[in-house]
Amino acid sequence: MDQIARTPGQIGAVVRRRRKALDLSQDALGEKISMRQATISNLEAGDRGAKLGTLLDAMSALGLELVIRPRTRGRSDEMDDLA
Amino acid sequence: MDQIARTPGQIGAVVRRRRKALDLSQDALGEKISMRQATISNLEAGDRGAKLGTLLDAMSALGLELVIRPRTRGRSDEMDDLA
DNA sequence: CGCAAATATACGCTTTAGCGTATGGAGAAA
DNA sequence: TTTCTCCATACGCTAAAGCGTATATTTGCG
Repeated sequence: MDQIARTPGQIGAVVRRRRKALDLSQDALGEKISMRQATISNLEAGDRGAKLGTLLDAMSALGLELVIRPRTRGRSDEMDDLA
Repeated sequence: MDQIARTPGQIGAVVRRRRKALDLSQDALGEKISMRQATISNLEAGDRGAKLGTLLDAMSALGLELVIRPRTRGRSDEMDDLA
């Protein structure tokens, strides 16, 4: 389901879960996006320094998409500032 | 609303829109997260090489959160592999 | 138009991701 | 135990983000 991720660690965890669900090894995923197994490992480990491109490539290969939304959810009377 | 972002450019655009909605300058946002105005500029420009940490810090300061979900939406006959 | 604020860009520097390559360790199956 | 797959980690290297600082350039307002 939808996974909220506020930290690199959470992002890495989502990527890893998805990869496993697709039954792919880090090596196999790496090959899909022309990156080293070590790079995938690093991304899944939640490195703050990982590059945006790395994440997006991995997500794309895993059939994931990224959604950005205001942090306030559920209550509707506080979404006041997004023009 | 929820913004799907599949490219660094789209991510940067969302960040920029939100920042403007909050009436912040790149400089002001940069100060909040201890980063240079130029770094914010780069992030908003959609640099694939921007770091995950940079994005997350900016999003946090802007009251944004990131959601990761399977790419397939709407159609139900292809959500086969997410255990 | 003229000016000020905001944003893009530049230079030299430091730090580090990702590269190729290689290995060590954990876990599973024979 | 041996073997095999998978993942974490290591070393030297290259490319580039982000830094401080500074300056173009663009944008908006009077």
